[in-house]
Amino acid sequence: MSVTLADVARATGLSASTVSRALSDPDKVNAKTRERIRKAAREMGYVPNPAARTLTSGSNDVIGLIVPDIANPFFPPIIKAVQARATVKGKTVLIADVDEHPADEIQRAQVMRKRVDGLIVVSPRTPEERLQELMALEPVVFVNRQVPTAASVIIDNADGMREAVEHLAALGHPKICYLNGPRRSWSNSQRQRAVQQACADQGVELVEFGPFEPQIQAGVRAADLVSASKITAVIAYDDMIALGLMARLNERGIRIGPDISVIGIDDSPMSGMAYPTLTSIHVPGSEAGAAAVDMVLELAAGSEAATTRHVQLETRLIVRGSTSPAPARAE
Amino acid sequence: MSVTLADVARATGLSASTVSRALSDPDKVNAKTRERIRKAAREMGYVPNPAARTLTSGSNDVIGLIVPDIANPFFPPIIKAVQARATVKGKTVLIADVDEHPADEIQRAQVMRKRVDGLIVVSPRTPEERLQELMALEPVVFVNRQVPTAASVIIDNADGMREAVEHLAALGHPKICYLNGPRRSWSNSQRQRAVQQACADQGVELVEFGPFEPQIQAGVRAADLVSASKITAVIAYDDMIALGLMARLNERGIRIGPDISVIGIDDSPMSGMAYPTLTSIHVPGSEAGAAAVDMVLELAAGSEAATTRHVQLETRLIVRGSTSPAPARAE
DNA sequence: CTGAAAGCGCTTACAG
DNA sequence: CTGAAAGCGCTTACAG
Repeated sequence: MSVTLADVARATGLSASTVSRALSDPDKVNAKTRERIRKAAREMGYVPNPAARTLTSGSNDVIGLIVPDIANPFFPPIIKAVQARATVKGKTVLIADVDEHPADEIQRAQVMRKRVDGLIVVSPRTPEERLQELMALEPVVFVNRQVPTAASVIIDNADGMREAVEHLAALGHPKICYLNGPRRSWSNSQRQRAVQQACADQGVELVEFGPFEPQIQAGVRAADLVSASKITAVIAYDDMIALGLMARLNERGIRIGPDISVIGIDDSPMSGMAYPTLTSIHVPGSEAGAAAVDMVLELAAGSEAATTRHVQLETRLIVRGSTSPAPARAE
Repeated sequence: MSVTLADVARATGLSASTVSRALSDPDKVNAKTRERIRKAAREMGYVPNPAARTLTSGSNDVIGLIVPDIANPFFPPIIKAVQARATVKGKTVLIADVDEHPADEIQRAQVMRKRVDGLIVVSPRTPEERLQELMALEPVVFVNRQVPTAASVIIDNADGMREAVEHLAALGHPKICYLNGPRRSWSNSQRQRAVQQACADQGVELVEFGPFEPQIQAGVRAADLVSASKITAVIAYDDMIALGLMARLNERGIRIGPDISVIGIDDSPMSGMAYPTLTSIHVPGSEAGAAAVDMVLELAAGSEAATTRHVQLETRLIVRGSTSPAPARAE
């Protein structure tokens, strides 16, 4: 039905071998012949059959991407970056959304494996003891989870946290509240450690609440705990929690900014659109996605060096309207 | 490197043909032989090579899905439903996010074409005059856009709109404001027509503002227009606009519910979490995704009947906290 | 019910 | 620089 290499060969009076080379390995063909072939191919609307290519070359030109939940605003920037970077590299992306089911992660990865040249697994929920099954599907790059024996792109929250605590301290807040994320989350343990360290360094008192799920509703719950405890500054595990917190405080007539400062994490699109706009720690999802693509392609190309490489990306504070000087002490 | 059909044939002392049949066309093989083969295949860890399969059978077992923007909350439910339904049918999904660039829609579709058995294009932004280029890549199913000469799954806003207007009328609102979505949006023209019809039928006065982009920020802008005109009930083009509207009205001390009723469209996850919770018209994204998968697979299987079939799905009102009886007349 | 053979559309050593 | 040939791993008429 569609135009094949043989058709182009026939049309140009050359062999299929030459046509193939002219298209995929141009240097091996005489310049004039090459142009003649390319012109004919273009005119005939020739499009290589990827299945045939895969069968002979062993490469799919496809990257597999596994994410826990595309509906969570943390992932779209990563997904978009992976697609953009892959396109630049001439690759297509096969995405799987595993709906937060850890077990599906492994299963979907296995099904994908033969269709892709490598796998990128973002924020894997797979428990430690089964991570081996994912790694067996090499090449695999993990994003947002440190796996010592595998390639990974991780996001270091320390800098952003330090900036957030410094910012609040500079505004005169003597005490900061951190709202913890999910109990078993690798991200939360990292963020928690970072805020503890930063507070210790700055001599700021720290109180913690939680764990909370990364959802608006959880932030709503947190709001009542926070307002009951006369805290003037809060750092939430993520923007979802921060937004829920703000909505509820607003409703209760507590002014975000003047009465209480709030900082989120993720710098999601919502944060610039909330009332007031939300000060948030920017997490470089796009950079992480692009870096992961580069790594997985290197691995697929056989680079030994990349096998256990760990790319570390940094976070930074974006100051917006939800943080203000501490209210005058009412004590 | 990995186990092939030939390996299994050798191990069982049968021919590759028989092994192939036992695995993909079981009825054609003696039950005993079949079980022996399947057992061996399982034990040897045989996984069919999809590229080889595609090359001989002509089918990819992959469906292509093109969406304007995965970060817009309207799309994830559709994407998830497509993936779920495809998985049930033994298919994989190749997703492309075209970042709202109409031109990319066609280009990405063309690149995908040879890797997939059919295409699902959601809310296509491609202008009318170039739609033909997409249709040429058949089988193609359009979701959320009516294309008379192609298969499509469309969402009929009439019922939901009628329910929304009835609801507001029953609450005593004599006049309703509709906030229009993007000027060239097919969805908006449909929604606009539906609200006009419903208001005419109910004898409710209608005023319109807009167009607005489907973004929180646009809702914020709309809020000031609305509050300047003493309107007591608003239906917004989508939840994003409704949420922005609510945030701004809240900020200005206008109480959502008691002072002004607000209805969104999409019933996105945010709507149940806003303050107050947002009454919204539920749009059956999941059903649309599943229906699209079924249609595209029918088309790929050669069904003539499905070629210009139009599946129509209905919307309905979900009443939450943002709608209340009209405030006592202050005139 | 089973097997031998051809073929899907490419790529890639191997000759020349 | 170009071509003939083999082969990638399957499926599928065609015989038997």
